[in-house]
Amino acid sequence: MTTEALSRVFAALADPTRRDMVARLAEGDATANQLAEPYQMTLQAVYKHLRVLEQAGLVTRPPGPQPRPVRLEVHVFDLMDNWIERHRRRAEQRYRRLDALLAEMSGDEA
Amino acid sequence: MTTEALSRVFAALADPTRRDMVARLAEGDATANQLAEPYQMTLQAVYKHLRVLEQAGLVTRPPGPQPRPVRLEVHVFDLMDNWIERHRRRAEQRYRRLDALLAEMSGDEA
DNA sequence: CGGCCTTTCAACTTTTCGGTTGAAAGCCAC
DNA sequence: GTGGCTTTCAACCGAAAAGTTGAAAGGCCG
Repeated sequence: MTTEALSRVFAALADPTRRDMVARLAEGDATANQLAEPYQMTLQAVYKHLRVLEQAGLVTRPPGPQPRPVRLEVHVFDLMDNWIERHRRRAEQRYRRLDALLAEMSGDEA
Repeated sequence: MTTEALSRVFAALADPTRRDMVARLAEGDATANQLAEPYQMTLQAVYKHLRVLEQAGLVTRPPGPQPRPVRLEVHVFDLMDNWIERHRRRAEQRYRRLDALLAEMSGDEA
């Protein structure tokens, strides 16, 4: 279900800590420890956040040697983009139609 | 704080009912009753959702005669767009740099 | 193998969220 | 001004979220 995926992505980004993690991962991969460093919260809490981001598809953790890197998966942004742009466009179209209608009416008046 | 505003917008859109409301409002204004019609939930619950959308700035309810219309405020989408695009761009830049580096290295090899 | 670092599991607490019920205002029209 | 819509307020409930502690695996290197 796309709608559940969308809910998970939006919910994941609704948390400022997770948003900060994503922002930092946009600059480059990082280990869980590096990610945790700026926050004063347990390492376990950071892993929990990572699991949320992972299940939202925003992040992967490629297998390999022990301190596994966390990698941002940008293509998930497209999901949000699509949703946002679709409705933005629809609403703006409505505005344009309304403007046109108003213009026509004032033209008739003149 | 912009970060709180962002949290509120993302959190508001993390709920499928609220997302559906926004989608329908993109087609045109509606009253609370009209909005509530498709869902089997109390009218009060709908008003609660509207309050969340309102506090996220996604929706306004212009004053006037009693069945007050709910109006979508598209410009709030820009907030999300900015955030998303900024980090998407940064990550994609990284990818490009990485590609260039790899190309350079394989060029050195040849 | 042993030990250390990384990662996960589990249980518990506190808040927040989505929803309900019930009641109270507000406002509009007749 | 009373009656019927719309809107809000308040208290409550169950479930989920964010964080903690404590413990257990997993994996890597000397």
